[in-house]
Amino acid sequence: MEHSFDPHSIEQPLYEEWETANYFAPRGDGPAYCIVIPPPNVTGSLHMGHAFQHTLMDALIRYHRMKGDRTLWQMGTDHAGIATQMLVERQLNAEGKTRYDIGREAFVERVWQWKATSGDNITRQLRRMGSSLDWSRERFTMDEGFSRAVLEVFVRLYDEGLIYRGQRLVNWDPELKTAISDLEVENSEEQGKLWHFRYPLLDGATTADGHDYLVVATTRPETMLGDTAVAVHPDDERYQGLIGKRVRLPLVGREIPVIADDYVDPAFGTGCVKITPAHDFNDHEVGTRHDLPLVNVFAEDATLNDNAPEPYRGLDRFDARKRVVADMEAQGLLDKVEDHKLMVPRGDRSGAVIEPLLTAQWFVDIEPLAKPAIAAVENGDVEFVPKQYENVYFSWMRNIQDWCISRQQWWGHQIPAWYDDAGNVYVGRSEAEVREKHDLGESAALTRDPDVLETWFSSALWTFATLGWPEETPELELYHPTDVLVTGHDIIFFWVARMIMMTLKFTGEVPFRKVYIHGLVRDAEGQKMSKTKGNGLDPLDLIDGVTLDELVRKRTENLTQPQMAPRIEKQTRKDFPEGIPSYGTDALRFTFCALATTGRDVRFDLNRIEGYRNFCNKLWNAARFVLMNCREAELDGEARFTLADRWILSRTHHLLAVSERAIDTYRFDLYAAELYDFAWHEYCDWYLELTKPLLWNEDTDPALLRGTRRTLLTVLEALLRAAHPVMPFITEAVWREVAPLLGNGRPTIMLEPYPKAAEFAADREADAAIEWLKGVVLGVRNIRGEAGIKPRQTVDVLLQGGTARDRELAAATEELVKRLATAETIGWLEADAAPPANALALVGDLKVMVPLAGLIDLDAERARLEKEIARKEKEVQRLGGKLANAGFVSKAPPAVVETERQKLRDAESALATLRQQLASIG
RNA sequence: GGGCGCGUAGCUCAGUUGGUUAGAGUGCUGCCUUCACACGGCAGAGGUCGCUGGUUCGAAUCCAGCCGCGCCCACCA
Repeated sequence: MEHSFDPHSIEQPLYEEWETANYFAPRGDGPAYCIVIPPPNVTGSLHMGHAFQHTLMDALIRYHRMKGDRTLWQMGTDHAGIATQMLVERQLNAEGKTRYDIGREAFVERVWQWKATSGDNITRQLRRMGSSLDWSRERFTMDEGFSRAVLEVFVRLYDEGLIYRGQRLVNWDPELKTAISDLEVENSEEQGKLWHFRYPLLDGATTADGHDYLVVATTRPETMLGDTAVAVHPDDERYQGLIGKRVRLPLVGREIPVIADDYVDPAFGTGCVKITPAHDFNDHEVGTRHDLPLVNVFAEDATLNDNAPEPYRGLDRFDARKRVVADMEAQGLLDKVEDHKLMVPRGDRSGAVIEPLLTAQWFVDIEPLAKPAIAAVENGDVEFVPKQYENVYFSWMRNIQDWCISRQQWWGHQIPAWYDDAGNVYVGRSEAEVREKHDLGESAALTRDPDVLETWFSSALWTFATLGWPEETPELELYHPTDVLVTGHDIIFFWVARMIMMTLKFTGEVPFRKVYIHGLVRDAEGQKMSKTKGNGLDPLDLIDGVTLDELVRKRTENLTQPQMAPRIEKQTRKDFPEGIPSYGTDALRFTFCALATTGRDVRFDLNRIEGYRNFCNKLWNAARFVLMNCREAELDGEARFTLADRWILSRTHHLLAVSERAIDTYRFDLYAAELYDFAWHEYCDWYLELTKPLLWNEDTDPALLRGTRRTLLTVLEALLRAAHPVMPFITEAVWREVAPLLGNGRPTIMLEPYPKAAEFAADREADAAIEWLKGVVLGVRNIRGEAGIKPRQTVDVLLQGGTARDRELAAATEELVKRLATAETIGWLEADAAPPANALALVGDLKVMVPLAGLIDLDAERARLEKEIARKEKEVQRLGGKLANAGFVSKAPPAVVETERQKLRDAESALATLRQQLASIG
């Protein structure tokens, strides 16, 4: 083995070997265990969120595979309608063309080509993460079978009346020229203005304060061209006389009524609201209640259409706004302008300001689907981890709105609806089916609906359609419902809720029994990672390393806001002056596990991954030590085990019990911490050190040597298996060296059983003995460290006092203590003997002394003792106070009180000894 | 406006059902290039657990209020 761990030399060959050998496929006849991958965008690339998510999923998958479950990690990718279409359109634009120039068919063909050339990017990257996905079963949301499932679902829902087409006010993205769903609208607070306009009253009417006009306030002046009423609150005294009167809409000239509606808040602005039913969701409702006409003044791209007066036609909405304000002002109708903060709706993909627009769209009547989906979580068929996300789910589901599923896009599943010349709509699995079902002759002209379904409509079918639905496949029978969905809280509504609804509807089963919600990955400052901010990290750069210049290049190229580049470059050079070193996949995965605390966002800190890279190296070197001490050795034959052997076996029992519980409860952080602590601070720091005196002593009993060597190997081998789910590569590489020495010739750790705590004996006696030994060793080391005794300078140790048990343990561990404390001799003093001048440590009642003999600086020793005495005094004081409290003694459980009493006695005794010691050295 | 989460060592985070001296990693200080590992070893310093009050024999932990930060939902022009 190499001197230090080099992830590059092992990772890719091992992965290729696993994949070629088909180890990722389900096997055996154990209980089924299945996770479906949240399908990444087929043309996307791996980001930190993926890397995090896949680490957790792969850990679960590998763990269950090792436990003998028939384990399937279902692979697949998503066509990501809008995102992918935008990308390809941008490429076209770069060539000076638009999608309309080349037409629908050619455009879709081009997207398929793009998928063919770049679709393996993400899958290649997933392999680099070590993800043990079953590639042989890979699916795509637009593959033939999946598309059939989508079609089937649409047709069945339509036939049941749960999908309908309607003319509705929807969220319209004027840049992408498509409808989007409520969820795809992001509201952000922005600084705007509130314009106050005067609308002249007709028929000589006047307001209570004598004006011949009403003042309305608006944040969207341009929409006034579509106003069809002015509303006031029915109880508003100021306007009682005006309800039912009319005003003349300026610039347009239309006469519109003054109406009364509860919607108006009399305390806001003037208490008068202009009503534009075609361009505002609230106004639309008001309009419906009052039977107002709808005047739509916007075209699809949000320029003004012919319903607007001539001067405004063709203007962009923001230009129209300026023009309207200017014209109003010119006519003396601009009352005033105020600064005003408002929530601006923007499309989550385009960033364009969303326009409520009246169009014909397809909707899912969602409430009938939502009800059983709510019940499934209420009754525990689906459980969220952490639990509080269930409230998020419930609150959305209980107020759910009909779902707009049609998109005016080309890349996606085209809606299976056809129209005849009369505008009648026919829905079916194909044009032929439609013709047959509705008895339409060959000659009847049918036109297919040009729209596609939004991506989440198809991904909602993910768990069951990937397993073969609508066919009744064996996979569906075996693996569905899947066991757990691992995903981020940002897509609970988009995806999780819709999967639960659709899956219950079409399979009668929940899609998964558990939903593990992980946090979002943020940068070290807690900022969301984004291309725009230039603060993103590429998981592959953490694995392989990247130079500073390369990192700057990646962060600043193809920016949507190129003006940000200098700032991003500056920050990057500051944050990563040396670029990023290569940490390897195992270190990255270990970091994600260690940071995966429940439901909390992850701040990705380079210091953490560096620490875990070091951990990998530690493990690697521990293995080197074990191998070089066991390889040539005879292991068969009688074996005897030392206290140290029994202790590390006992600690292994503890490790396995704790880590298994941690994984089973999705506490990946505790799992990682337990592995780390055991491997480094128990196995390496103590056990390996404890074996050295035996291994390197030619006189050691061969049976003891065999016991030690077997224990070294057995524990290491179990540790490797225990750690394999989180760090697959290094454990595999090392395991292949270690396992053969134990007579295990099988090819891969991946398919070995996960180690069980029961296979290692808990041993309280050995635990106590080694704890005692640690106490003595640490006592001497503390003296040495504080006194500045050089590491290679040996000391003599004298023991005094203590119990018979102390004597036994001292005898049993003498050689070990000598080595670990760098002691030349260990001797005993009778209880009444006067010790030489010494530095003192206490282990219970046992005095551990290092004779000064010119070694130790008296001042340093005095300082050390004073520190220790101060500490004990504080303890005595605290415990004394506690026990002097009558309430504590009478009300606390007797066992607790007794423990505290014992602690006080110990502390007092130690304090006395230490004080005496201080006095003795003057 | 409603809901949720967070605030513990310089930094990133653990801390089960209230009960040893509140822990880890990283960073920091001192010593050590000893035969697994300097991506290392040994020793050490470092915290009023956001604030205030309450419950309790006992609170980082439970309750209330407040302060600060973040997120989600919501139709106020």
